[in-house]
Amino acid sequence: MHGRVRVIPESTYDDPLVARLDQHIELSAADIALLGSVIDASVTISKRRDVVVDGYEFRKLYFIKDGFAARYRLLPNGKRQIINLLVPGDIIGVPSSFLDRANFSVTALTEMKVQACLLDAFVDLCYRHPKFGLALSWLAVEEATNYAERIVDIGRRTSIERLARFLIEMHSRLFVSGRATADGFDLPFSQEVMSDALGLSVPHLNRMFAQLRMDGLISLQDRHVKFCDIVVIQEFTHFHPRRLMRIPARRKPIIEKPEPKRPCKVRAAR
Amino acid sequence: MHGRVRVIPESTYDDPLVARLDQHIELSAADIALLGSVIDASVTISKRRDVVVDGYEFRKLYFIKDGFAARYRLLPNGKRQIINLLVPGDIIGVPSSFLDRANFSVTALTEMKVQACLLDAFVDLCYRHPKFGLALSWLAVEEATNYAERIVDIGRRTSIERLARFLIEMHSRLFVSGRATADGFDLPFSQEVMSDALGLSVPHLNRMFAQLRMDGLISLQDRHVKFCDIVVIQEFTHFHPRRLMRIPARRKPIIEKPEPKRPCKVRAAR
DNA sequence: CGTCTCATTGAGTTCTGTCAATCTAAGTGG
DNA sequence: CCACTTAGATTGACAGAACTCAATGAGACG
Repeated sequence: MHGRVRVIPESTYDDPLVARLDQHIELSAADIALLGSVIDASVTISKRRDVVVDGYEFRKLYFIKDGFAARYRLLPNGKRQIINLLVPGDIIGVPSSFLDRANFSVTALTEMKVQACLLDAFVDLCYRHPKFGLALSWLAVEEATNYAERIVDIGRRTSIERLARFLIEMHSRLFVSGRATADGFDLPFSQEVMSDALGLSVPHLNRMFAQLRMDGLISLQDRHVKFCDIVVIQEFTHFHPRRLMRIPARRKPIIEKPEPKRPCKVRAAR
Repeated sequence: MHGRVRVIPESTYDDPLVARLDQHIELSAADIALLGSVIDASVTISKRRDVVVDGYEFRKLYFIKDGFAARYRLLPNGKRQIINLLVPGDIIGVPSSFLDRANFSVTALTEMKVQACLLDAFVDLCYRHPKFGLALSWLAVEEATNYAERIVDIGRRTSIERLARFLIEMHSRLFVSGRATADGFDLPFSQEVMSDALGLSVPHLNRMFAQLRMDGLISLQDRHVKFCDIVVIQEFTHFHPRRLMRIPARRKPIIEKPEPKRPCKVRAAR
């Protein structure tokens, strides 16, 4: 593909699972070994393949090493809404794997490479090592937070703001894994995909792209997005990313089981 | 208020935290006692009070015993998007408490009664008893799932479908805590609140209400919603709730540390 | 050289928001 | 008890946003 930029910084872990959890909690060498033990296999998924299918059970976690995917719902009227787009470092299986039957599908937009583990194996690990249960909570909270942002975007922002924010956000996400430069990146998605993510029609999305160019905010050439002035567009979109707190370390485990504590005051109330 | 129905079934726990976790995992008497020990206090919040404020740190979990709230974001242009509406049994603090600074506000739409605990205390409990870490994960996943449904609603459903689905969903949520009858319920929300939740304007929401009545799907009188035929409206909205799986029980804890396992195949790949 | 996917553009229509006015019920203070 | 205020629901007229349908390009690929 023309213009593809791919700068993998040396600091990036080769292991997407470890890299992701490392953002939330301290991981010792022993922890990393434990994580390795629950990883089942390295799997390659071909383009256009549905990894998770709405209505069917899925009980795995896939940590994306390479490639792109979309979590989506297909409606009876044929329309599609993409919940979110998945890039390297993201996880397939949260929240799908936690439901009796998945309520969304996940489809590979490109060929993908993932690390796979069984949900049961991960849950088992959480029982043995509570820090991983907390890490899982943090991952799920992160997912919820991202979805909430999308609700605000689609519900109350103009279509051009939505698109501009989408581009800024995608740039920031791709930059983390070295798939973007300081002021631009190659869009891995077609306009159809983006319009389904933003709740717009393809022609309208296209017009909004044209307008962003007209307004001198971006340039676009063969799917390569370049921000003319990244500060200007950040202000235009009111882009203020919020970060999750890190998981508090375990307090000194006082012998093993003190449990004297004060009684629950709540029962008395009411 | 006219027509208010309030039937609390005997099976409902008085303790919203226990009731909520019980949906996801087996709780022994000892577990329930543990939960009691992390509850700090029973708190009353007055109407219109902002419990969580966008941009400020919040590090608590509030389990709603009574009353209604809205999680929302206010945009620079003055528009408001409600992420979700909170009813008794819901939790304030997921995801807000997990961020450096909250990225949404939560406001009390009515006077509320909540059980409060500090996030640190709950995290500490998770370290000591891993099942609660898993329970926390499940709560966060549930939150993410609900948000995802809202994305689909706002992104790709017509305004009348959105409203109809909102009513059906709210009925089902209120029914759980005995705040609805088999075919109707009292709406605890103004049309302004509902329009901000559904990403519509107040006049348009009002027109959609009128149309639902015209179409003979609901009747509405002093905020009391009655479904003329609940099956018909369920089909109209394609309402198919999906449930979370229950958290798998711990497997027999094999001595303590076997960890022989096979080595991680992933490292080899690539 | 077809075929396919994807991007782009135009014309017309529908949906939905904005603005403004009216109406009702519920308080509130005198 | 009444005039006044306020919150919320309702309605109408109008403008603008966004969709649908349809056609045209442009590049990739076999």
